[in-house]
Amino acid sequence: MTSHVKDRRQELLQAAARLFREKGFAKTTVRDISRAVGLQSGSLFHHFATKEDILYGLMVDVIELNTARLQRAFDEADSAASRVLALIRAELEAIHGETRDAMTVLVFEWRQLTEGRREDVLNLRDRYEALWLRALEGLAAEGRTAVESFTLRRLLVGAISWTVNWYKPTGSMDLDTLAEQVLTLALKNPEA
Amino acid sequence: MTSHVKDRRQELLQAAARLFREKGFAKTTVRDISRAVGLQSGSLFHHFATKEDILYGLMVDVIELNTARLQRAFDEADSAASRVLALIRAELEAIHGETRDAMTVLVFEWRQLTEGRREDVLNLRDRYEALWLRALEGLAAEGRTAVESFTLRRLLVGAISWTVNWYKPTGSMDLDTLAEQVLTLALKNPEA
Amino acid sequence: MTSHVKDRRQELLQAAARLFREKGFAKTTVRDISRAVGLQSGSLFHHFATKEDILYGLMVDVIELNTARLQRAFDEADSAASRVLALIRAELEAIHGETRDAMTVLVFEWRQLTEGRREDVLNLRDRYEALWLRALEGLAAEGRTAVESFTLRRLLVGAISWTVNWYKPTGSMDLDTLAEQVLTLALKNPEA
Amino acid sequence: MTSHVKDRRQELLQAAARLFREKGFAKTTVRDISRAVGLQSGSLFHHFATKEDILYGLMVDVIELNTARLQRAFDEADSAASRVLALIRAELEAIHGETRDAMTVLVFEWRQLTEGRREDVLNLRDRYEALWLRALEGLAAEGRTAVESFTLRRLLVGAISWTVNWYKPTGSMDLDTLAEQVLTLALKNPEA
DNA sequence: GATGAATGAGCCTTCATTCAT
DNA sequence: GATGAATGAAGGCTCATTCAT
Repeated sequence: MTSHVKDRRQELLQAAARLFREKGFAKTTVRDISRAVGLQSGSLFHHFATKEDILYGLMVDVIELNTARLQRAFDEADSAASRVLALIRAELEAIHGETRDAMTVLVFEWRQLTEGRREDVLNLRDRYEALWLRALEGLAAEGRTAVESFTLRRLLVGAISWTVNWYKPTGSMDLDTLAEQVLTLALKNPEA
Repeated sequence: MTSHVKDRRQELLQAAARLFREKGFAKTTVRDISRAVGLQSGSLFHHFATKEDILYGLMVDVIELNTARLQRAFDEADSAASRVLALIRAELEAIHGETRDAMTVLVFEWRQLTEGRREDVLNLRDRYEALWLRALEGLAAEGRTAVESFTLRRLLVGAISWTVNWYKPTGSMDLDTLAEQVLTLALKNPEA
Repeated sequence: MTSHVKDRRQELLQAAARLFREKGFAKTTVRDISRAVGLQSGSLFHHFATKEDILYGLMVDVIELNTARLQRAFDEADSAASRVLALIRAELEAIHGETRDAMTVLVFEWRQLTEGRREDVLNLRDRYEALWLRALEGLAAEGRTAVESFTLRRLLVGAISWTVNWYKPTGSMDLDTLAEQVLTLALKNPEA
Repeated sequence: MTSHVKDRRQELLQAAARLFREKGFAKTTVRDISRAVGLQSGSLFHHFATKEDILYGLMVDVIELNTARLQRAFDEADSAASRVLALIRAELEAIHGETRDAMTVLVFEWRQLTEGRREDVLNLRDRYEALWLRALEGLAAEGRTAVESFTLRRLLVGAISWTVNWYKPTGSMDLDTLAEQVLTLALKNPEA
């Protein structure tokens, strides 16, 4: 694949992500996406066979990108608590940083995928979630969590994902502070 | 308004809520909804002027119903902690009990509303959220929360709403236990 | 089904048959058909779910109509030769009379049907062909055919169907004369 | 024109003939044809300016090829009856032998040509049909046909062309036998 | 209130054809 | 001659909404 082809693909995926986040998958037309990158409607066909393929493509890309990011955060930490904090921070960054559009879409438009695709995405998230579970169990082993790890992760992913609905990185609270607040929720006795 | 008219309206709203949750607002057709209550497609428009009105109608109803429920939970509690627990429990019940369909729709299809309607819904939630804030501040006054109340509420609403994606009331954890786990997140020192 | 609904269906089927014959199934658009009966493009949907359904519908109708006609011709004849002549005549009438459009379409656009539909049509033709075979075997029993009945029928159906490509009922040869010529082909010794 | 250029042209024509027969002209895409000979879609247009040109090209080729074949059959025969038999045999071979794909397409997709092209094809067939007419009139001169030659030819071409729909050369009847059966139809008194 | 045929705008997708490389 | 991305006009179909009955 030559690089300008990859570029066009990335360009489309990014434009689509933004539109899907702003208007929703259903209300975004193929023409909207084409126009956003300066193509005619039919030309999308060379890059993605269907509109759903675009949705799927951006979900896969963002999961893979952020799994790698999470893995890095996991590897670089030197204590159980700092590891969990790093994961929280990484996830918040995914949601509010460069991959924000795609992450939002992943959360809100996941149901638009057809059955099979839905499972594929779920499977891709497994490695991602496995990292989280290991990190939380490290904290649990130190007796610092008050909730069982699996449940804790589910509650945390909710709290973190939901920030998309209210948190503005440009506001008074920076991302590091927010990450610490979330960590506080996870810890049994935060001040200890 | 005679009562059988109200019934028909309720019937439509419930059928729509179920369909919107299962298939999403965009993929649910007016015909789907009509068929679900034994009407022909055109007849639905004697009850709701537009498809969006149905979405809006069920959101308003479910917010009002649950605000009343929340108010009751608030009033009946006799301590700050038991009050927060009661609110958590009430919100979880809204999400997993009889109003489950409408609540899920409220969370996931909120963006489908047009601008003005979106604000209306937001305003309706104000009273609801005010109750929450008072309850959390009661707990904060006792020095038992580790996170500032507004942020805490936002994180909790995320954690609670997200349960729609993973929690099954028929599974091994009952709703009371789940509510306690959520409370644990909110408390600074759960064992105290 | 009220009668004006049936009428609209018939109207559509006839308009479609004419267009399919003139332009071919593939080159006829749903909009062409709608316009021909004074409808907007989307309104076809109330009568036929897909364009193929129209094709299938008219084929089924024309087969059933002509099977009944063939049966009548079969029943009314009083000798083996006159029976075969009557069938030839009936088939020519189907091709050049009122059902001409649909018959032509049946012959030339049969391949446009999807697999399953193709079989359905074939099955419908069975009863029709069974009549033919019985009639030809009546003639064979009298020793008046020179070719085995099954093969004879296949050759005759070709000769008859092909008339669509050259015979004009308004020309110098009338349908009865043409029918006799075809019978001549089938007979071993025409003058006997 | 160098010979490998001619080869590429032939290759395309044959691939197209097969596809047109199998799927129909309308449902065969330019990409299908290109792919079948290992070209990319755009490259096909170095060989044929339009998709219709391909259809026209293969029709012209097959007519010319078979006219030559018919001429040979005509020339080699030594009696009126054997001449007609030879023509039948030659036409059946065209339909069931190597030129089968193109012949089938000639019969079934003739209407897909634009007006002018349709006439051109008709004109090409004139020489072909003239041979047939002379042969049949030879037989008529001997008093052995029961139907006037022009009509007879039209009926025979139908019977023969239609074999494409039912006759399998690999079945129990070989091509010679089939040819004889067809001749039987044409003769007034076959046993004579 | 109910019906359901009709509307008509719009959607996703297809595909013959062009053209810069 | 070959490539393949791009074009752009259609095409089949969907569906919220209207309205005469």
